[in-house]
Amino acid sequence: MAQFTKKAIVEAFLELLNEKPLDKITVKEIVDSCEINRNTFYYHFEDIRALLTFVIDGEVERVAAKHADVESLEEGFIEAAHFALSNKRAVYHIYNSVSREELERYLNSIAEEVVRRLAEGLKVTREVSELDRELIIHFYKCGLSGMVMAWVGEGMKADPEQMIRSLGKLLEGSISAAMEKGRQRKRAGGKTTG
Amino acid sequence: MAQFTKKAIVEAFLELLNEKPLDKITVKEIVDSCEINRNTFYYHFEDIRALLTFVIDGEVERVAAKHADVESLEEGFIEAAHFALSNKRAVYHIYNSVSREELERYLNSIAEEVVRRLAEGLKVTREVSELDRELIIHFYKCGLSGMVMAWVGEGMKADPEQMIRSLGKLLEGSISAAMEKGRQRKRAGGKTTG
DNA sequence: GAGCAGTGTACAAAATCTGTACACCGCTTC
DNA sequence: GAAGCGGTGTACAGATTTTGTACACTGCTC
Repeated sequence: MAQFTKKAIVEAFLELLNEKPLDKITVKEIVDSCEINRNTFYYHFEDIRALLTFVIDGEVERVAAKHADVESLEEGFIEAAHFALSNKRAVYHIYNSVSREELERYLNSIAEEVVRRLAEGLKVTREVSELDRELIIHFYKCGLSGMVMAWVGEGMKADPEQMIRSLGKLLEGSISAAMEKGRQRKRAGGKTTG
Repeated sequence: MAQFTKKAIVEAFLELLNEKPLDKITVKEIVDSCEINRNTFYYHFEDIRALLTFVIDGEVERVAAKHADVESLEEGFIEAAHFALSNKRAVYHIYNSVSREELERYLNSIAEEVVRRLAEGLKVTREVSELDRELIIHFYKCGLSGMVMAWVGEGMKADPEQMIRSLGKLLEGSISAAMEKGRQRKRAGGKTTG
């Protein structure tokens, strides 16, 4: 497909997002900074909000893909921390100009994908019921995105490396516990798939 | 104009040039690595050699532009050294698979542009005759590219920073001398422009 | 000599990008 | 409060770019 222009728009947008909040960014600026016609922008995106959605979905995919073949939760979340750090200003500017719902949607998608793939990677799927797995994923997803929301809200002061390292360890323990619980239920004759 | 595809081809090419010599790189590889149709490559370039030429000319422009507003020869050449370092493998792979003429053309273009712009920047143009200026530029151009040829040929062992720092000092001295010579000739009644 | 992987070319169709034009909105300024 | 300004969003025709398909050719290998 080779949509280089679309990529260029996204890059220019992220670039601008590093400089200023979302609501100060105009289509004209984006279009000027990658030297394309304004209509070309509208050919690819309905408006700036559509672009934001696209970027968010893209980032979700990018981050999640990084974790697809990861060895441990800890390692996975440290990777995620690196991502957050590298996009610090952009995340901050989105946070400050977009509704909380929008940011939560962003963080939830990332968290969901990451947790889901990690869960698969750790083969938890075979050890707990489908229902339990969904609940666990949901719990971690909300926990993770909530934590990040708080972290951004407090000006990203805490060291994300350390923060997420701790969380990673915690999650690893929890998942082990869930697995153990799953095994116990299996021994007791419970159904393992929904 | 927004020729993002062309840029992508160039980038993929430089990427591959960091991995392997020019004559091991196929159009197919380039095309695959940026996920475009093979015909799209031929739409932009006649063949790989045309791509190389384009890349060389582009690099020349890029490097030269960096030196357009430079304060001293020394500073300019240290910039050039950084460039050489950052493209070390690519230059090496070109060196090892392309004719000496091709590499010399590359180095000569860069050297010529750099020296010419530096000469202008230093306002030498007003102090020596047009003929002298061309000769001086030619001399430095050959000296610089010859030096780099030798350096690459010897496996890029010497530290280019140091090497070029010395050369820069030497050149600065020479140009000062040429300027002085120009002034003397002017005083003696010689023509200053050809 | 057949099979394979790559090159280079041709052409039509599809996708993308641009120029131009218009209606609309919010803001400033006279 | 009307005019001017800068930005948005839409429409459409035409230009440019990209793709798919096909074919002839080369060099290599088995």
